[in-house]
Amino acid sequence: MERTPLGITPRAKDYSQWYLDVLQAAELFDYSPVKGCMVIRPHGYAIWEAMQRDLDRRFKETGHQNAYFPLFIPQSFLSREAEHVEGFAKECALVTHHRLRTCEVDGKRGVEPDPESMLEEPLVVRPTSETIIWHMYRSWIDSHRDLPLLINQWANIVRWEMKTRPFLRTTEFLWQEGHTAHATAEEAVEETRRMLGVYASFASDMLALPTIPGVKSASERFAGAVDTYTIEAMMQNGWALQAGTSHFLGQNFARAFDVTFQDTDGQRKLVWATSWGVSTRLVGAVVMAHSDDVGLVLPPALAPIQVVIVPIWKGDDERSRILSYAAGVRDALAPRFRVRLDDREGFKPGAKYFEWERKGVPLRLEVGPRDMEKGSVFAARRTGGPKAPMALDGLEEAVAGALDEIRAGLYEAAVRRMAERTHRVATFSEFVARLEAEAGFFLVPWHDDHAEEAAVKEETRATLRAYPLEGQEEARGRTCFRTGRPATHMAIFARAY
RNA sequence: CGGGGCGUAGCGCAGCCUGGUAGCGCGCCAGCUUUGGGAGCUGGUGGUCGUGGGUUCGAGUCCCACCGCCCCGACCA
Repeated sequence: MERTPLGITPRAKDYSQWYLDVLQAAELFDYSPVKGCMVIRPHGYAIWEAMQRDLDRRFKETGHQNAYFPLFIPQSFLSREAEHVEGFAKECALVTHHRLRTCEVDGKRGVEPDPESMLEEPLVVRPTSETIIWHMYRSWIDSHRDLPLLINQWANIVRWEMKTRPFLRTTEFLWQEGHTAHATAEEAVEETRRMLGVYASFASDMLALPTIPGVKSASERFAGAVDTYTIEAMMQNGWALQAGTSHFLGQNFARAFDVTFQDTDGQRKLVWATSWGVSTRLVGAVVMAHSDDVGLVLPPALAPIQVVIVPIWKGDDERSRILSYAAGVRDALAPRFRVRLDDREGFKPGAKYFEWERKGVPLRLEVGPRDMEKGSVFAARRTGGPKAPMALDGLEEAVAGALDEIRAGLYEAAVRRMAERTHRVATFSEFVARLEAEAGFFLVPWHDDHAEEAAVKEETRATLRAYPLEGQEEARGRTCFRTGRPATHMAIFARAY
């Protein structure tokens, strides 16, 4: 495999390998001894923490509280909601014993489950928490005064996937799941859409990632939901990636777990539900959306290190003067930015540049004798463009401005890419002809039909990503790009992660 | 689970055909010299050659079995 000297396969050569190389080169993750699982390394976890901080603030601002529900769910809970079982049964991990005992394995000391410790009822490792949460909601909700109930939890979950990819799809992953209960359907739908909006603005502000909000077709819908909303993002290779989902659950879980409230009219009624989540998949999304052949590129808001200062000196005397000057620069920026002074010895400046570029630091300030004389620093952006001096006087504002521009540049590039690679086609043959060479979103008039949707997937490996919330009126009077029947929706089809 | 590939130092690999002292590059450690785009020299550290069995005076190399990983097809945020 051809690689750059950094050990990163170029995107054009092999996009999947490029992605894996960038993750490793930036030290975001490492392989785990358990197939399908991953270790999130400090530099990767810091990105997730930045996402958590910002999302958590947005959840609190919209009235939600955090709580924590158990990792283990009684097996019987999963069977309570018919669609839900159907959707998750095939990918659940089970705990069946609570004790090991020592034994002989090939003459060596080993361990095995103690048959005496078999659980009466196996425990499911949560693939999502609707069932255990709605079990609890039954006892917490009695009156309309208990509603709405707006709870979020940060947790890990396990879904036994066949094909995994670091961050984008792993057996265990980290996420947040919001679970809300409401007195009316209208209010629940409003909540579902509000949280989709929170995700969309989060993606735009923090990830510099434009997304298309939409509704999933029946076959892509969350198991147990009435409606599943999504924000779909586009990666650099034109593939779609679901960046967040929000579900209107109707009364399905309230019915399954018998959760009712007494309304103002004295009647007992089933409550209405939503759930919504984003996961560590977003770390992968950001990497795939913005990085390049040199390595990681991060929007400044997510960067564990936003500004790195690289000192340059000749000789011991100059070294100490430069280092103290550079420390001053660091101290001036530290209150407002995540800044690092790279004062390691034994590395030439160029080696440091490459390292921090690989790790996605948005802004590098080079500090050498010439800069010190002029009372400035020499600034280089990870996203390219000419290097330029920044005066110490007003440095904080200059850095803030540069970081804002970097975010804006990333966002604009992603918007442009999505616009250029969203194709409007009217016929299936045109779709097939262009899918391979012009991978992207294909916006088409579509007659909603489960079997036809499955057939398209089978024939083209492209899936129906969403019915975009915007622009549905375009479908009126048009015919389905595949069957020629009257179109019911405008749909986006794409290859997807 | 079907098809293909691969297991030798932290990483990338050679050695296997044709059995005979386990090697190379990078990294890592120490010292000296270096520092405006990947530093140089010197010295050093690091291995149950995936596991188990067999053949042999002798196995990384040959034979058998097993295990694991990666890629491609059956699930999904």
